[in-house]
Amino acid sequence: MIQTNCFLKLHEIYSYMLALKHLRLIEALHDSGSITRAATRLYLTQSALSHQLVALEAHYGVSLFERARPLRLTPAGELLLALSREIMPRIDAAKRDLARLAEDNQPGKLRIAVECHTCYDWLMPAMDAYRAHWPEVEMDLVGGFHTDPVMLLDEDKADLVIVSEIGKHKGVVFSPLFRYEMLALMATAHPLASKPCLTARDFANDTLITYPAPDRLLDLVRRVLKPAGIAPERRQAELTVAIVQLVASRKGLAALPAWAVQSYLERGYVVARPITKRGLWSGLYTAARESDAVRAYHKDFVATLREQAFMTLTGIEPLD
Amino acid sequence: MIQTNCFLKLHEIYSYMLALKHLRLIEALHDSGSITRAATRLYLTQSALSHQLVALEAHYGVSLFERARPLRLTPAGELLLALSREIMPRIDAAKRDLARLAEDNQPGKLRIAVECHTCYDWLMPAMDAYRAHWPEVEMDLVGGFHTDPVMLLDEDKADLVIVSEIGKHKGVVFSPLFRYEMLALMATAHPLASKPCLTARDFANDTLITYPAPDRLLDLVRRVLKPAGIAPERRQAELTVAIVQLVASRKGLAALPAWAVQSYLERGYVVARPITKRGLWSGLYTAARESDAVRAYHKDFVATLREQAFMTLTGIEPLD
DNA sequence: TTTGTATCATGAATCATATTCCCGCAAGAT
DNA sequence: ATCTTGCGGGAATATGATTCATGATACAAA
Repeated sequence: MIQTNCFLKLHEIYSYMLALKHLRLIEALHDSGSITRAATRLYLTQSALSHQLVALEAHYGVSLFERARPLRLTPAGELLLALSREIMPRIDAAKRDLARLAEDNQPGKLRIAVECHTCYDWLMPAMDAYRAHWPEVEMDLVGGFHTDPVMLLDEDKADLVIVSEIGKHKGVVFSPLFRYEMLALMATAHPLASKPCLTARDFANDTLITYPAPDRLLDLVRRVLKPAGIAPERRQAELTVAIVQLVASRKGLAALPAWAVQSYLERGYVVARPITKRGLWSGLYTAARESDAVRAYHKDFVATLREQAFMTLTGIEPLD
Repeated sequence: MIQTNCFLKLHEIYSYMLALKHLRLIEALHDSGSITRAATRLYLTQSALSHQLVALEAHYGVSLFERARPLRLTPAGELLLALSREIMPRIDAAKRDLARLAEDNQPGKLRIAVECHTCYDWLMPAMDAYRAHWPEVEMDLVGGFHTDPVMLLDEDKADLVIVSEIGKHKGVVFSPLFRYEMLALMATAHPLASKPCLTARDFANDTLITYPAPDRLLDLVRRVLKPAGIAPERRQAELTVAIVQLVASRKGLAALPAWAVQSYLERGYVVARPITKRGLWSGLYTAARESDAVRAYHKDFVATLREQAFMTLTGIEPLD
């Protein structure tokens, strides 16, 4: 027998059935177009978001989006999306202000070192976006190739370096950015273009064109050619566009990140093929001194980096 | 031995360490001037808010308010207060819109009945505040005295009644508004004014001036005089101001809510004394049909009622 | 000074809720 | 058909928020 409570529970009015996480959820859902993708973006599982959604929808008795592809928000969903777009920037700004107050306005410093020039492609828009939120943080780029860029942290010559591998350095913390596929580049009429994917052997009889970097940093060499005992003729070029030009001129093959050559492929300058059947995937990480990494301006930079990368680049995947 | 994690936890960026509850907390703290009072206002314990506060302060490494009376917010606290003032109205509005969408825009109806005329004092500002948020809800006042106003609900002549006692009616739910003290009113030079408080006996030799209501609704009669077997001479007046005028003119004594006579006391028209040593406290509740009470527009009205009462009236206490 | 009252802080226990894990189902894609 | 992928939902787990019980502190009154 159900005993109907004779009291109206007023504290429900203050219940947080509509919470900030719900707004982020709607926004991620709208931006990414699927619960699963929204989940990885929010560092949660698909199931978690599914539960959040049904709870929210049940509480207000409305459906928020149509379960069909392409995913479309209902009017109620649009309402929350608009709310989120309006409010979240204010919340985030307040968090930054709070962090600034807490650290007594002592400004941060970000001297950034990159292992490979290609990274500038997405680093620039990210730095621009970041500058808008943290104008007082002094940003600088540390130029040149470095044998071990993580050392730059110890030597206090850089505050954040972008690396392709995580190591175990004392006092240094890493953060995954994204993973991407290395594609083999060849001239449009190249005989290998008929193969769906290339193997180590395919590189044996052609010149390999690379950045001027030690083999340790060239994923193709380190993870594919060297294990197979294949050492093709080599040639170096500083800039991505130069490498692509050499490949198009039939001077040899190259292996570059998919996102770096996307535009050249679209214009048909060269063709690209996966390396090995499953593809050659690499990752990018940030590394920083732990003492810096805990600070808000720093975390926010890494987050911006990730966010901007996913917005700017195509064909990259979440990492870790 | 502590193993320092070599990864930067990025999902902390999306952590809800700054949540809506924190904004409500700051606002309640600022408005009420003490953690304890803020707690009752938010239907939580003092301890809960204290924990929330230290967690928030620890997370950002700032203090939010000075632990001294009068309570004063620090710059960080002011920051959050400003954020709250800006954002919470938008959140609340969105909740209402969501509720409207869910109920397919079928507008609500609020025919309100009150047991005692005095209630209009705080009912009016509350209704005004509510109208701004729910313009489509048709509000009406059900006039006249009623022997059992809860019956008006069954008879579908009212949708919400304000009563001084909760009963057990099928399909009717109650919600506590606030409790208040009934004060004995007397002329400034009245001999009883020398006593710190009045007892039942003190009413025996004077005329008692009341509203034209059945004894059942007059707390002084029902809970003090009748149990003591004291039945003074009686006289009635419709309006609070008229009762006060009669008392000032030495026509007798009266018992009225503290908040109803506050302004007259300040101007020295009459004097007031507690009734019995611990004072005579009464409560006010809303009653409504359960089917109505679950709907958002209705809950919101009750919440507004409470809120406005605490903002408008002095000397009232949370109830239940 | 003492006593009482009110407020806040704090640790432990409890309770509530959010998230994950795991599986089934349905809808394309192969 | 047979995979693959994404979603929903139950049960278990992890995380967290709230309360309870208590002690410390400040202030007012005795």
